[in-house]
Amino acid sequence: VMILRSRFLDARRKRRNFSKQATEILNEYFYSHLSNPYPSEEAKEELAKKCSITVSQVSNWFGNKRIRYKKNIGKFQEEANLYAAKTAVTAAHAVAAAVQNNQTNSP
Amino acid sequence: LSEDKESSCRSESSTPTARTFDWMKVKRNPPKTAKVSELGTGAPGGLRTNFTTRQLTELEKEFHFNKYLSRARRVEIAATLELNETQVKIWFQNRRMKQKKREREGGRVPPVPPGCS
DNA sequence: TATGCCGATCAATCATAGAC
DNA sequence: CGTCTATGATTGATCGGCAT
Repeated sequence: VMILRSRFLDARRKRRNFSKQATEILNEYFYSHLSNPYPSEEAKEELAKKCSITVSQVSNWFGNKRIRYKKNIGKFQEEANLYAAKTAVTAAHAVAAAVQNNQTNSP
Repeated sequence: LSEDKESSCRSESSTPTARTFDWMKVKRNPPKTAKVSELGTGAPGGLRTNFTTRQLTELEKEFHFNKYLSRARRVEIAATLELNETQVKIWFQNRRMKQKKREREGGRVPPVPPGCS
């Protein structure tokens, strides 16, 4: 028995889930870049700031997300569609705002 | 600033998402550690070796002395801890990255958790 | 051409938070 | 409260690129 697996009781591994908002931001980026979910260092820093977490945590999140996503794509289908729709709505709003702004400024 | 280039996918039935991109197909070659020479007992190479506390303690001690290893020292340590030179080399490699990571985001908000307010 | 290192990532696993 | 799942972190090892 290797009950001696005592990992020194990693005091730091007192994990705390990220806020729902942070997860929202991360998932939005992930699914809107599903063809290549590898944020650059700059993108990671930006995400870290928006999510109020560290760059390493952003890296961990994407690392885990990528591995778990490809491990069982079907399990994330619903989530993928959810964020795809959200992104579409956001884009639509942006276009609508742009159009309105254009009409307002070009009489 | 142009990315997204469908690298390879076929099935496109219901939604615009759910396509299989190359990054999802990436497969790493299994670890080549533990030569297939000492078989006999069936040494299944391709397993993530679990370092013992003794090995980790020794490696850590050596790291504090030298961040980088000389060939000679590496051979010595590998023999003492019963590890490959490659494993020792990689351990130091990873250890240096870990060190750098800690220095980079070390001073974070430590004084706050207690009690609070 | 071979070897070491870096930076990023993978992949398996640990330990806990949360769902039921 | 105990069991099962979701998830953040850790880490031995791989991959591509660069240097010697």
